[in-house]
Amino acid sequence: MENGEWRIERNGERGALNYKGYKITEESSGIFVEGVRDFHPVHIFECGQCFRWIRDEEGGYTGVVRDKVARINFEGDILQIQNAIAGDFEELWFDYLDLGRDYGAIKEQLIQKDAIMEKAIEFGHGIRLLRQDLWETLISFIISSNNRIPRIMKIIGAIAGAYGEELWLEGRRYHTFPPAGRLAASSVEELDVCRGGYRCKYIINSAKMLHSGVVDLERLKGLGTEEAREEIMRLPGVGPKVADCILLYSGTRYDVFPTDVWVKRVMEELYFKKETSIKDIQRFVREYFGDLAGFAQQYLFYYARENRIGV
DNA sequence: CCACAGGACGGCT
DNA sequence: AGCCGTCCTGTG
Repeated sequence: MENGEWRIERNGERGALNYKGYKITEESSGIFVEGVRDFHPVHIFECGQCFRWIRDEEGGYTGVVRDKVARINFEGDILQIQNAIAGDFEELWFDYLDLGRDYGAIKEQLIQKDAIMEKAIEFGHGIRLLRQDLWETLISFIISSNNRIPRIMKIIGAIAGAYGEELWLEGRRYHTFPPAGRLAASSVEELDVCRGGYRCKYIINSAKMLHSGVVDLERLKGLGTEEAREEIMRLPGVGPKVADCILLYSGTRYDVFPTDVWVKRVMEELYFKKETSIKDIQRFVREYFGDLAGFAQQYLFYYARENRIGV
């Protein structure tokens, strides 16, 4: 089925549509997407790649993507996206949730590598790499440096609250993430209310460099991995680790292996059995996992963190 | 009061 | 190229 080719089958109140192999049913509360495999909200939203999805008591996740706020549930092979219409699925959610990729095939390849990967994949079988907005991912991971997840979420939420547009869902207020121009027009002093500390000046200066065109994020997609890394590392607050996170979690490059202190310890414990430099780890994974390095990193990291390996 | 956290930066050798 | 002190804030 080609992009945008919808087959509408109306049955009474419901409208069932097909989009790229998924069956979509639209209701007043939102949409249901049938035929979704390799998907587990906990694995996806709590594997460290995103900071704007909040879990509720019923196990649903509510978050803001671009100019939409939605709530996601999953059961069996049915994905429920509340506060979304069928058009949003084609425009936004299909791409954001990376539903065009066969994670079954990726897992099959990685499982063949070794018993470590097999175990990690069994544990995080429902992980998917979200294709997040490049600009928001950039700022998110500048904030992530020397920081823990709860605080990262708090700072990003504060930035959205101070600079973003209001969105409402079930009587609750949410905010979009502001565009680069909005932060470029601000100041370090103003941004300071978000409690980002010394990262605030990195954020403002990066926003200014992007807004003035000194660095062009659009250009990244046409570059090779090494060139793309070097390009975003020109931005203040972006070092090697943050650069790899930005490229991977925005869906720009998948042959990167973000190596923080956790991943380093995990690789040392599971693969090397001795202290190993980040450089040597990168050399190894590039050769060993190749184009699937980014996916392998995500399965390994989630497995290790949840099982407290490398502590 | 102090150590430390899912890094980057700048100054040093 | 590698090593190390410092950086803002929150938590223990």
